[in-house]
Amino acid sequence: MLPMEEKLDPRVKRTRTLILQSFSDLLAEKSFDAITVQDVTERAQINRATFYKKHFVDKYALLDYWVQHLFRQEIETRMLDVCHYTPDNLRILLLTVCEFLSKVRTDCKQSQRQFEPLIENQVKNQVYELLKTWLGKMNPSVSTEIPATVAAWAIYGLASHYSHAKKGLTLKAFVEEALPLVAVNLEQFA
Amino acid sequence: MLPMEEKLDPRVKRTRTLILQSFSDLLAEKSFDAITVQDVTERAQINRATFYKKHFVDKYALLDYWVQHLFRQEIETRMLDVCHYTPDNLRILLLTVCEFLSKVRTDCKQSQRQFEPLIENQVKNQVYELLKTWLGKMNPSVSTEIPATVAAWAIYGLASHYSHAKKGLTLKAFVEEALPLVAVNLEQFA
DNA sequence: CCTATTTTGTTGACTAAGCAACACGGGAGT
DNA sequence: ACTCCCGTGTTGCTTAGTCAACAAAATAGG
Repeated sequence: MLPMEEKLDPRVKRTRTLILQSFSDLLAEKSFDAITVQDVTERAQINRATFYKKHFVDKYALLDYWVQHLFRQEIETRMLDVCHYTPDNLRILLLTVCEFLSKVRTDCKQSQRQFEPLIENQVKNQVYELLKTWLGKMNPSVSTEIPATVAAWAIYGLASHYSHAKKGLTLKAFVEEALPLVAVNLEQFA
Repeated sequence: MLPMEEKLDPRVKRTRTLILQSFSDLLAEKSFDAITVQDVTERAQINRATFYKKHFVDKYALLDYWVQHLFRQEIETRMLDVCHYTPDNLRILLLTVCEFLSKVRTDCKQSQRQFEPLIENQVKNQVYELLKTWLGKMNPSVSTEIPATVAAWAIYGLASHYSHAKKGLTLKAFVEEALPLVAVNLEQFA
């Protein structure tokens, strides 16, 4: 899974960066539904044909990529060794998902039909993939799909719950309270 | 002459911008002599072959382009109508050359053999070309090369003098004092 | 001085990005 | 119903940028 895609053609890296930046800026101004591919490519100073031919099939693919990029960035700057399970990494993971949801909700113009569920899918997938690599290294003999699914849904659910009902409970306290319930699902494989 | 080159291929605009930015940064750290083309292209994330094939024959061409770009930018942001002579535009021109030299001297690591004369040539050329377009529109019937040469050298000389001996005289006062001497060379063509 | 290591330009084959043009479909009017 | 407009994907051709490799010049240093 991680780390971030490297040794990519420099041209590809450049235009992707431009597109991501343009898209981020637009999300701060308009709702996702109101953003067109033309908007994105115009602001990024990229030809629209290039957007389709070499990068994304449509604007939903761009949203996926955007979430993926942002989320991985957050994860990678916070974890020392992203690829192995530690109790601390699990804590960071839950914390990151909580803050990621909050950040998206504050940075982006809301009131959009499809936006939230698309985000949810992508984030949950990222968490799922990360947990699978962790579990695979803890105990290579057993199947990782089931416990990774359980934990991924639990983590996203917790983050969603926190970001909606964030009254009277600090994020830190919330994480400490919820963490053991998730950890027990994973540590039986250690 | 002016305005700045437009409707250029977007890719060309991008890589030139990257190269210029990289070069500016490096000039703040090293002397021009110590900067290699590799330095520039590496920092700009551009392939070295691209630098040569599509843009500059060597690093001296880059320096020329850099001066040209910076100088025109300064001029164009200060003058309302760059393409016509007015007494005020002439004042701005002299002022800009003075401040340009000061800026270059403070922003760039000095102690370089070739650097200063290369700058001088390029700036003087920019001034000369601008004056020629002014004169050509004031009186299309007479030759513009001689008076433009006189005024261009005078202006650069004044700026150089000021930036060396900037004791006890504000730039504004200096310009007001020197301006009429240059203006008389031009206004006889109005 | 001579050698070893950069840096310089240049080459040709390959790939990404630009551009103009197209057919298509979904509104918004009138 | 009917256009008219606008955003969507897609296409073929052109051009800019990448990459690895090269010979030649410049620099360093022992």
